[in-house]
Amino acid sequence: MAEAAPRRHPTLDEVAEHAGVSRSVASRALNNAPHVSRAKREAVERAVRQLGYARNSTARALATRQTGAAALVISGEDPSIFADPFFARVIVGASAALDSADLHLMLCLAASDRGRKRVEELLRSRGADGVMLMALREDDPLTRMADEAQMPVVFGGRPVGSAPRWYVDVDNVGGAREATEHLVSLGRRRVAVICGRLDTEAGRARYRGYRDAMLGAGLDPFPPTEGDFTERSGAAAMAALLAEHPDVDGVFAANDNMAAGALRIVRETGRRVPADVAVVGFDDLAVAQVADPPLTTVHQPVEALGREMARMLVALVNGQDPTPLVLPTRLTVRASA
Amino acid sequence: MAEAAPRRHPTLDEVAEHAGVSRSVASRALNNAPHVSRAKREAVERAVRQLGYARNSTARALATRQTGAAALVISGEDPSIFADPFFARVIVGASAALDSADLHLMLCLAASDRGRKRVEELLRSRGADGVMLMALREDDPLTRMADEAQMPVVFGGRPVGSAPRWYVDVDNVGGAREATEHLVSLGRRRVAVICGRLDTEAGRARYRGYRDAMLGAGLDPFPPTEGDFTERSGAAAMAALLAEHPDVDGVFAANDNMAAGALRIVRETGRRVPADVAVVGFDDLAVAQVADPPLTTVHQPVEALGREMARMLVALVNGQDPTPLVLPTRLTVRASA
DNA sequence: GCTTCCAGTGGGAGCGCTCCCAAAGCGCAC
DNA sequence: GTGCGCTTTGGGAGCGCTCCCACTGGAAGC
Repeated sequence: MAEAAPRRHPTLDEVAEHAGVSRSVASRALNNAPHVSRAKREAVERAVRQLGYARNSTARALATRQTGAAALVISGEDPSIFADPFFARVIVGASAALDSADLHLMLCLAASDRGRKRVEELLRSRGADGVMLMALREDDPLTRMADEAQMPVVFGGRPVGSAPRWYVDVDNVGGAREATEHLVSLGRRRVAVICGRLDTEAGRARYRGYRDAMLGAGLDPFPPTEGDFTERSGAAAMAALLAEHPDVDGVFAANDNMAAGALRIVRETGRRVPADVAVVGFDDLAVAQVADPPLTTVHQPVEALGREMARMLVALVNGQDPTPLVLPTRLTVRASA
Repeated sequence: MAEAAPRRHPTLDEVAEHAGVSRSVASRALNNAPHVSRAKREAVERAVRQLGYARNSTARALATRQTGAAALVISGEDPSIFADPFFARVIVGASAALDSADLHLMLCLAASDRGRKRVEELLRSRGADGVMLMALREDDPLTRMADEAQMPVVFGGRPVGSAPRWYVDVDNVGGAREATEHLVSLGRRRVAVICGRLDTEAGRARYRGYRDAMLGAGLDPFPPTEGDFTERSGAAAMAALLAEHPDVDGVFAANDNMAAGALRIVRETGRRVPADVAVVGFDDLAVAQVADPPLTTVHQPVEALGREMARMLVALVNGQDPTPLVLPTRLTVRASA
């Protein structure tokens, strides 16, 4: 009865011997496969308990050619990109979906040459059953690696200038358009834009959405003022904007972090939000609610993004052929606009 | 010359044959091991290139009994705990350290029974070479799993009521004491506290630090008002506090999220920060700088925490016996106190 | 009575790598 | 010429699992 902690891990052979059955039967019993009599099944279960057996996942992986793991690769020039709580939410969603498919999550921050090299090694050496790829920039070396990867690849957000076979994205254009239209509907006429990085598809798509809405309303779109999705860059962009166009009365920022930075600058220059300048963000992360005033923003289903990526990957691993997905966004109106 | 994409992955045997050497020599050449002549080494390299060979990491893992991966397990009752940007920073640090040891990172969000079961399975089936464990609560089932794990375990923060053999922690008591002393030095006398969860060691230690400082200054410590480290819970705690003690003139919150919530309530009840109520947080994450007013807070070296955990784990995997580590904290004074 | 079928069983051949060890090759001192 | 010690080489035995396949025996069908 006592589950003695074994010095060395018992193998399936030892379990089989202890239970008085063959290795095949023991294996089948362990995997809940058919063709095992009730008696032997119970004998195996008993032996497992008594020996404290736990199957060696590596050996199993070698025999089945399945690692039981999926990788989430987040690209970027430096690791701080990952500090964006956006990714944490994606991971929560992905993790849940992988859990129910019994896959482990490997997280790869491909933010240095070394990191990218290790991702490549992982892909080539089949250290995972599939990959989810995020935050690719223009000419990202990971794009090539993905092409050559001998395993399923799902993109989170589309890479710049190419439509991969499998991806999950959010409706960036539609969200940005709706945000801008909201500002216009509030009577704002000099609506500026703080873009995200224009070497990412999300950055470009959100600018397109803004531009479409402005043109649609018969207004002049501002040229892009580019930030890098950080609070600091949003503040800098807002400062530059106000210096050149002191009469701006509305701003669409391509994410909440930058919107928060913009808010700070608007306040610091003595203007009121939303009375003097109305601000809309994008993401609807925690910062939007904490901001002062709380941020009107485009809600995107971040956890669902992660979940759907993982689901799509699981489908691929199981030999299915899922179709790409674009998740809807939704304007959430708070005090800032 | 052409690196034809192989339908089936070539094996080391095929590489060896193609290079006209034995499998052993090919293996040695690939691993940069000695006892390989220059000529054969080059022949192997050529064959690798021509066949587009990539070693199968699973087979290697089976033979070497090393998976090449380390797991980071984050415990919690529900997955949203992971949304705290704190963990993202830990991961950035850990990931960098693991990268230089050529270990992959497996991320496990053990927030459900299913998740915990899978962690247990991972530990027992040797799906990783070692584990880092974080955010354990009192009587956390993961504590037992860690005891029984047949692999190195490093704790991030100490678990409640026990000192594991290997851990990395931050000086929670010292930081909280310094924060409280700062409030006292500003002339505040009715300094309340918004605790973190008291079933975590960090929550308890920070309350102890607060208490020590109050008693040391000859002041009456408040009893704990408990939050759960979220903005919302900080707001609720602050509201409760002000209802019962309208004359509070200082608050130490056990993390920045809760401090931000407190700030919001203080503002909403028409009080000024810091004039009427001074507020100090703990963590020094991004939210501290974005808060209005910017938060005086206890800075803790979050990325270093992750990095040192990973380093300690690498040392353990390599058969060394590192010593536990407590990282220093430092008060960062901004506008809120 | 015979064949037919199928659940149940165990042997054996992998999966693709590492690493031990015996053997071969070779220079050099005696 | 012999012996010693070194590097280099390749064969083979694992690592611990899955899965194919051949075999058994009892129930069902004729």
